[in-house]
Amino acid sequence: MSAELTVQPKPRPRKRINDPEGMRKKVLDVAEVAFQARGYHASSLGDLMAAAGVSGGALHHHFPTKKALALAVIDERVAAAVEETWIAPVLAAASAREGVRAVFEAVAAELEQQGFVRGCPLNNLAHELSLADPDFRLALAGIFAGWRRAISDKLRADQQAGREEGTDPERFAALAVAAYSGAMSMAKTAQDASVLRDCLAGLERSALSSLQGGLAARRRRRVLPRSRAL
Amino acid sequence: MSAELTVQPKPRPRKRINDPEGMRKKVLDVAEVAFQARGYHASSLGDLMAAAGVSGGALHHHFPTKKALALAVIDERVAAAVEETWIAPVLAAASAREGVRAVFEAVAAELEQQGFVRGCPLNNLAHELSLADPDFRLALAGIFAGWRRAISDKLRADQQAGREEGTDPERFAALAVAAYSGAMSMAKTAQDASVLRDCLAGLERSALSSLQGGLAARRRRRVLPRSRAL
DNA sequence: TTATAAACAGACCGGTTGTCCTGTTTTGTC
DNA sequence: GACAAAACAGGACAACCGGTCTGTTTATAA
Repeated sequence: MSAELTVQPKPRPRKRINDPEGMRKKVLDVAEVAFQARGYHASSLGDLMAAAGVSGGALHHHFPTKKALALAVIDERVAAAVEETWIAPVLAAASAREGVRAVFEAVAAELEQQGFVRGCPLNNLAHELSLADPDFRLALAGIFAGWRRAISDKLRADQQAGREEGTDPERFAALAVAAYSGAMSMAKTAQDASVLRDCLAGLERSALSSLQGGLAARRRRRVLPRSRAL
Repeated sequence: MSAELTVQPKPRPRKRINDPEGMRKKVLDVAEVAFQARGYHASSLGDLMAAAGVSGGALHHHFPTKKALALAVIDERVAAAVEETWIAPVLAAASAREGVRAVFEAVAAELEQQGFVRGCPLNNLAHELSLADPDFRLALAGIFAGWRRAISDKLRADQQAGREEGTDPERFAALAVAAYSGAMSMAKTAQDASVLRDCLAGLERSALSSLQGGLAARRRRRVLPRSRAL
């Protein structure tokens, strides 16, 4: 029963290690999840501090305001999620159409096995914050634009290879992004991912199939690395 | 300069008239606008009371909680907006495809002349509230379901008339609703309604045109009665 | 008229929110 | 080792939120 017990999990205010990058990452991790699951306004900084195990001073040091934190989540996490879930797979696909189809299927499969639909991170925040603040809106609009452009660029590349000559790249990209966003919106509200497959089928039977050999090469590639898209 | 001036706008606490229905409507009017423009969590009851010119007691008398108010907005206003903007025009159209096209064009035209995109009321609330509360989610999911069913029923009627035999009604409806929802999401974020026309064109060139005579009968009917769809 | 409930007014309260502020500790630099 | 800046801790605070409460006025029915 001496004065100091060193094995106690909590009463160990011995040393402290400054890890600014790690702490910043921890906060962003928690904020990313909370903003998507509960939304921006419904997530209090107190909740985030508790969930991340971070003091108010530390939080304020890295993110002076809640808005700054949200902007960081948008710029670093939401944009990365779109990149990882959509842009990279589309670029890696054999064609724009095939890429869109692969992402739809991958996300649908992921949601079905997961049994819970949290919705698209970008759309979730876009709806809540687009009209609330111009900075939010511009940041989110930029991600949408990059998303669409990746698809339209891919289709243009297809066209320069002699394929897809009858398709307008901008319109194709807009429809793909819109169909996905809207399908995720319905899937989230109904808590049922099947609407994603409905939309994909509706697209394939008409918009997405057209010339190509139907459902050729339906390799179920693993497009999503982890449980990221949600 | 006598004691009482009867023309003063405010100092007239003479009489009061109980108008429960009118007061309830006034609150719903304000709440509908505020929930769409700023969202549920960002709209305080104090704001709504001030905007509607209603006392706290009156508000609480008609809507015991904020949730009850939001539920009323969803059931009575959002559902009505979908009915007015989508369901009625589709039912009145010559065919499901024609109805979908007409609504897309009408909303796009309205947004362009209005110069500001507030987004789809249903999708706005769906994103913010679907995961927040089961009651919210169910109410919103029901509206989505009715929306889709109106379109699929219309297409089934077309099929019984010998048209559209190669189209799956459920998939067609899902794609139409998803494309519209997603397009409105992008239009709101970009504050630019042109994406609606992009999506419609993408659908028409492939999904929506198929057999029919292209852009036949492009009468620019006035589908939206007033500035409702936003 | 009178009683009875509905409709409304407005103050009040506990809890929460985001932010700021004052310290303390760690880290990098000369 | 001295020193300044960065990193972090934790409390304080004013504003605000949603809900409740009491009281008054109006409508309804007996």
